Amino acid sequence: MGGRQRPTIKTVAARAGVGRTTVSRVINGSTLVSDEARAAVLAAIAELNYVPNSVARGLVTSRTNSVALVIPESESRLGSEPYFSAVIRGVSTALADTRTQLQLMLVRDKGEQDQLTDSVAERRVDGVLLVSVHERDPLPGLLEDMGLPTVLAGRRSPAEPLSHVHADNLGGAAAAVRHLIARGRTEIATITGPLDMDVGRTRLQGWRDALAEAGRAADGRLVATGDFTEAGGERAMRSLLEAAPDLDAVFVASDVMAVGAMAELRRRGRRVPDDVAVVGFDDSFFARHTDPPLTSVRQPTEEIGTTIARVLLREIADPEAPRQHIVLPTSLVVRGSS
Amino acid sequence: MGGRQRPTIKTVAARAGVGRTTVSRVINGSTLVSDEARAAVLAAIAELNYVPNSVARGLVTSRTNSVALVIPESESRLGSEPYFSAVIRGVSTALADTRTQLQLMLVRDKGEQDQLTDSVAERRVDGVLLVSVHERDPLPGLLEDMGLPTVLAGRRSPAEPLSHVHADNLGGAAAAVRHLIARGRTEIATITGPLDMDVGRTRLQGWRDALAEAGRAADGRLVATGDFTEAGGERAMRSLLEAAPDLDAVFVASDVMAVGAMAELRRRGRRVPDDVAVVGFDDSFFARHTDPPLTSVRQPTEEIGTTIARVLLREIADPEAPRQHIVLPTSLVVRGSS
DNA sequence: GCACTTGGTGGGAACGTTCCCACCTCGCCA
DNA sequence: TGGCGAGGTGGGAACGTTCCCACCAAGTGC
Repeated sequence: MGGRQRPTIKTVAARAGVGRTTVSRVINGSTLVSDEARAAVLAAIAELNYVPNSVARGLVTSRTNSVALVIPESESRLGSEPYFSAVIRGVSTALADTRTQLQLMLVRDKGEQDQLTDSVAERRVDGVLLVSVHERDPLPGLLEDMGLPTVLAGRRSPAEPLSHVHADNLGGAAAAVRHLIARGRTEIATITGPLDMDVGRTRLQGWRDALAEAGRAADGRLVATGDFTEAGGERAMRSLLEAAPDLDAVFVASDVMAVGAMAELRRRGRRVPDDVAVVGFDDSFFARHTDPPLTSVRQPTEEIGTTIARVLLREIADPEAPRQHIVLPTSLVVRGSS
Repeated sequence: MGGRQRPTIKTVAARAGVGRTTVSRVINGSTLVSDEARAAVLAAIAELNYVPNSVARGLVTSRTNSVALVIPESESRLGSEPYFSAVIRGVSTALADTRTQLQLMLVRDKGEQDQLTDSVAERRVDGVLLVSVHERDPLPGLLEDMGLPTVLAGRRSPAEPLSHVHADNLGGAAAAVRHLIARGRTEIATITGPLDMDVGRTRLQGWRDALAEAGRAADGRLVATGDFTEAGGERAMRSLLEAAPDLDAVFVASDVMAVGAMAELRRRGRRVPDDVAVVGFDDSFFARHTDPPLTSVRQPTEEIGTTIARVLLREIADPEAPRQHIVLPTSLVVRGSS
């Protein structure tokens, strides 16, 4: 029992004693339906437990009511990197109200990327959200060419033509460095993110700006490049200590790298914050629990998620709408490490 | 330029000088096609840059090649709880090979749950993965009634009829407690997960079993219930310290709660591990970075993800296949906290 | 030389919607 | 009384596939 055949719009029409079109109108909220007809249809729908088949609808409307969220897993950080989880949560929140489905695509390598563009070409999504884009990422361009609404969390460069949303990386980084200066630190190093990413370059620029502001030179010995991983943070810290043994502070472009850096400092016998002050970026939930608790630049990660989703929905609804560029504020959360 | 009209199977057929059906056969890898016809079709596909419309295909095959992964966000833990991220990663890995799309659904409240069952009824997914199920969760039963292939990470009870995959919670918990006993601890408390979840009850039972094994009584004063959150861990630790001030060890059913518990212990002036040894569960990536580093029961979270996905794919392919029940091994990772 | 298989092929129908258009029935105005 | 707009309605066509079936040609066995 139970199963039977799923009712279709025809079944409902027959039951309600009206035509297919009228049922469709009721479902889609058209006003051109008499009250009696509407009531009859609604009753039939309830009795039959009818749910419209969205695949059939999608075929004729060529809308799927779903969007893709693409996360590069090559940077294998979902899991150790709370940033992505928070973005996912934000996106999901913004989508929940609109009955739009979320397709999650973790892209590992080249092959999967092809699969991704295929899957987009197959018309399985109405739009795409891209997280963590690199400067020479081919994907945003491809999507743009396909005419598919696309919104980025982050940007390829300051000249990004696509709609995008990101935190105030420049201001956040500068605030971190100003804080270190105010604490009396004199040799302030930095561990950057990947320099083929705008976020990496911009946070580095923030470090430079704050130093310049204070009339200090940005010494090349004080810069090491990381890759947003813990191991990368350790490596970068090691090379900084070699190049500039007298450093007394580090601004690290992510909390995960900061954790690696602190581990390396401990290994080398440097105390945090006594010998070396450390400031991270992200204000991940674990920043409160490191030893010592990590000072960090807070960025509204979840809000980045809700915002890209909303911008995308808007762009899907009106493809002619002008591209948007939204910057969200950061704030410094001071803890024991600085 | 560029855009034009998307080619359909008809366009391809015309270009290749064959019928629609032959094109379809080539696409779907049927052997009943002559080599010439196949070559012509393949050439036409390449020239026209044709990609089949999966929505149209889905309408006739009533398959969508996508599965839903449902995560209760009411327990708002994606983000602070790496478990979910790892499961997502595993699921995505297993799905990547099969061109199956992943629909992520974070379910907050009752309303969204209705939306979920609707969206399933709308035939938007071929199967469902459920994570973190509670004893009286209505969802698994609903899905079962709808005849939709469903696989759980975890289970509602030991008698779970649906296919499910989980870690050896009983053995893992017992190993943790045995370890504490071996360390000479005598008053071993536990902070449990929610007791309306099998995972909560089973880890508690593991604690009991190990104590019984050692000829010790499982004193009710030594049990406090948590909710898998950090704040819950703090609360539980506080009530344990009140009820049993002489405790010298705690087995905590999750790392996140263990972090809370350790914070509370520090606040009360108890040293870890000198005064109180702490063991967590999950071996989250941050366990290495707590102060002191946290001893924890490792569970193969990502593998749980790949496994539920594989079981689900199997069940979609063959709905008559017997339900599976898979238990994955755990192991104890000893660090400074015990 | 005839029936009978077997590999290969293509057209019609179906999947369950929405959209376009034609139509019907009012009430209103000249 | 006749024309006309407007509210309400329903049937046909279309969306782009796959599946069923009919068909055709070239063998194969008697």
